[in-house]
Amino acid sequence: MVRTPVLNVATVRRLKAFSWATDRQVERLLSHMRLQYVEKRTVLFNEGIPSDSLYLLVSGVAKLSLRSPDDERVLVSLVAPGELFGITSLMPGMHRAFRSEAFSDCWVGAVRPEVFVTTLLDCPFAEFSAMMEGTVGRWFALLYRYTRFQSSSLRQKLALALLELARKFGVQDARGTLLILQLTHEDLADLVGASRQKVTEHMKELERRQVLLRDRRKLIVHPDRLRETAGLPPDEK
Amino acid sequence: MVRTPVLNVATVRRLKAFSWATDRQVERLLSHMRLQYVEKRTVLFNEGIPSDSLYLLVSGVAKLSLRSPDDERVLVSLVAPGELFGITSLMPGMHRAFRSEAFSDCWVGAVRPEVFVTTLLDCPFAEFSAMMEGTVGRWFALLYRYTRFQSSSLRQKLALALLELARKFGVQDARGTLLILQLTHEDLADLVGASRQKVTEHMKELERRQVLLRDRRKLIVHPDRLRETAGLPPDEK
DNA sequence: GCTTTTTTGTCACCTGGGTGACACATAGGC
DNA sequence: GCCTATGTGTCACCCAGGTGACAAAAAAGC
Repeated sequence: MVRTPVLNVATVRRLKAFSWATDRQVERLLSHMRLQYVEKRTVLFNEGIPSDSLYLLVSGVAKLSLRSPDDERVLVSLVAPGELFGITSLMPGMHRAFRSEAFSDCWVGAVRPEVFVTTLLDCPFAEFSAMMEGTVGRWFALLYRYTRFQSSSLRQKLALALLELARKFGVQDARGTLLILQLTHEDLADLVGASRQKVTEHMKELERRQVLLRDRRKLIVHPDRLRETAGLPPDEK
Repeated sequence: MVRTPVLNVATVRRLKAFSWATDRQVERLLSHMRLQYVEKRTVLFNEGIPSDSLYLLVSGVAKLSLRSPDDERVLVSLVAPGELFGITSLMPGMHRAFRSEAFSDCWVGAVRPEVFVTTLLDCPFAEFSAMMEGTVGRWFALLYRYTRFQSSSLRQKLALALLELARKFGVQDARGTLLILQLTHEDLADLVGASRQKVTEHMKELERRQVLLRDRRKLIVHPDRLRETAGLPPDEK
């Protein structure tokens, strides 16, 4: 049988969590926290589901991972006791980006993000959350791209990068999405971490396959086909 | 001659920046914003310097990049008009993680992060900033690792990953830093995006070079030597 | 303790992508 | 419009790291 750990202010301080908060705030927060035991290899949440809880790892080790299109697993991070995870819940309407499972047997505390924010910061959750999206949202998008890069071929990385550029710099055009940017192959190479030559080869190939086309030095891409080349599920977002 | 753009509430709305803020808040923020013109290729800030401004890209394209140890350049992201960048300034005492330069001629608005937070969120900057560090700080650390991965050999990636693990799970030991974790080579492989076999080979090599050693299935690492293998400057952090 | 399963170590072989080199095309500068 | 610098296309060659296969060692079950 497993003994339930005591979760009080002293424990939280020892874990070095919420070091900036007052004892009173921590107490208040703890009163809203549901403590749960998670057995090794159990999945706490999966990628893609709505995220409505924020977690504090009390003991054990948790794991954040993702499955790439070709079913390779990417281990994004191992979470140590005292760390918060499931942070997507702090951004509005966000879904889980990674899967979380217990790497060893764990004790985990869960709170609703609204409670977390209003208790520790005393400002409306909606505002805080919009602020997060507008600021660190980009970090998050980058992290997402880089974790996907991990198990991708150069062609897939290129497609992924071009999709991101299309979202940021694309305008609708009769022939597809026009990127209002003067990009050299060398820029693209630096973006995906490859050599200029190979980028040239793959770009030619993508042109041949009609995934994109070039008008002088402007790119016109076809997002659907890019998604396909990148090995992403069709549409949405 | 370059015409200074008009930066008022309407412009901000068109840029789709701060969409969650009220007109009054935006106005107040703008009154504290210094608008500046940045010519193509000019560096706005460099990696490693203290970060005390938050930027709004008004027009043009900005670039976030980093130079890896072997002097390869990594293009982390291209910033579109309406985006905020220089976000490290929202975390306490943080230094710039990336270099920012103008990818094309740009107009950029700069604010002090304290003004930004207090104006748009009406909560003390110190609290907000501590909160950010405690929550999205991990995302940031991950992004940092992944951007470094971009131009690294497998050996360097392993060293980088082990350093991160040492920081999180390491306890001081007579022989070095003991990782209180049962990691298989396969876990490490998933973490750095490599094959199990090659990880085994490199781990053996690192043992031979006395960068780490093993006691049963526990790792004992030598952070200084890991930093060296990873191609990082000695010590600190 | 003995058996089964998981992990580690080490091959030989293959391949995606890096490198250097060079010709050709394009686009600014003036 | 000409000249120079910068970008593109395509080689041939090399190497880090992936793959599959299998034996040995260590852990976990019972």
